[in-house]
Amino acid sequence: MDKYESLKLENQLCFPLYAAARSIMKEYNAPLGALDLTYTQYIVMLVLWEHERITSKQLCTLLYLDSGTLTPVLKALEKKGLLKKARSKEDERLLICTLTDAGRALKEKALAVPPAVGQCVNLSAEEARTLYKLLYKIL
Amino acid sequence: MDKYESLKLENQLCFPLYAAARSIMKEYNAPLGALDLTYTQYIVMLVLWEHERITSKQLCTLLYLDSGTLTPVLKALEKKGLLKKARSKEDERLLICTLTDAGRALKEKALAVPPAVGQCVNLSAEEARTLYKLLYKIL
DNA sequence: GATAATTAAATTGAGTACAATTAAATTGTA
DNA sequence: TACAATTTAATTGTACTCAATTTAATTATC
Repeated sequence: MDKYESLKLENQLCFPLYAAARSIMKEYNAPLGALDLTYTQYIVMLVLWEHERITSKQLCTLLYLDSGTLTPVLKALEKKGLLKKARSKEDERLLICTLTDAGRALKEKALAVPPAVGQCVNLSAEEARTLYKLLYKIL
Repeated sequence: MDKYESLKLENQLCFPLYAAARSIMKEYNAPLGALDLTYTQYIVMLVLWEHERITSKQLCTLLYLDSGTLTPVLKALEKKGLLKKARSKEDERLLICTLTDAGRALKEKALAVPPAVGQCVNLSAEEARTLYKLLYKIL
């Protein structure tokens, strides 16, 4: 038995997680290019399409991102006219992001994204469900 | 049935993959800090500890990274004295990375990393194995 | 009510990550 | 042998990602 067995790349769990995440994210490039969005911008829009109005803090929590990452992403989305930023009247510390009409309109185009990506992942529906559950167990 | 069901964050497979990968990578910060390595530098060292000598091209293939990512990482590891870079005599295009004595010595310290991280992932051995298989099916 | 502690964003700095391009070396082919 | 095509690294430019710090607003405590 090799003393260093635990240091072999093939025995790492984090590595395939990291590699698979990047691999699938790359599959989003083509469909998201049609919407002029990056992957990170896309998941912010997913949340906005569900909530219309949400604080930066809540976005951070939902997306497991910190303000250092989110601040420039929100800035870019505002520049594209997809959302508007405003301070809360009740608590001036809070930044509230609101979906604009242009942002809402983009939702229609986005319907093409999941089908385009789904075909690239060669897992059965059953396997995808299992993977999904295990990942949320980690989170 | 909601027309936009496929755009809900909870119905994405890539998102938990992306979030879980980053979440586990963060758990490496503390143990890797003791080795003065980043996660990316660590996985390069994992390969070097297995191979001693390897080309940049092979590293790219094994780690699913491209030269734009790897070049600065190899430069940093060389600066730390953990590896040496040299051009192949047979084919001057190839960059060969060789483990140094200091790099080899670091392997002992690295034995502490997997146990430190393993405790943070709350999956059973069985679940981890299932996850592992599904991830490699994607890759 | 003044002040300490906490909270939310923004900023800074280091390190990826990757598409696209460039430069140099090698290989294939007429 | 010339020369086109391919291959490998490095470079460039854009965009994350996060730790640590800063700033401003709010809450808790005296």
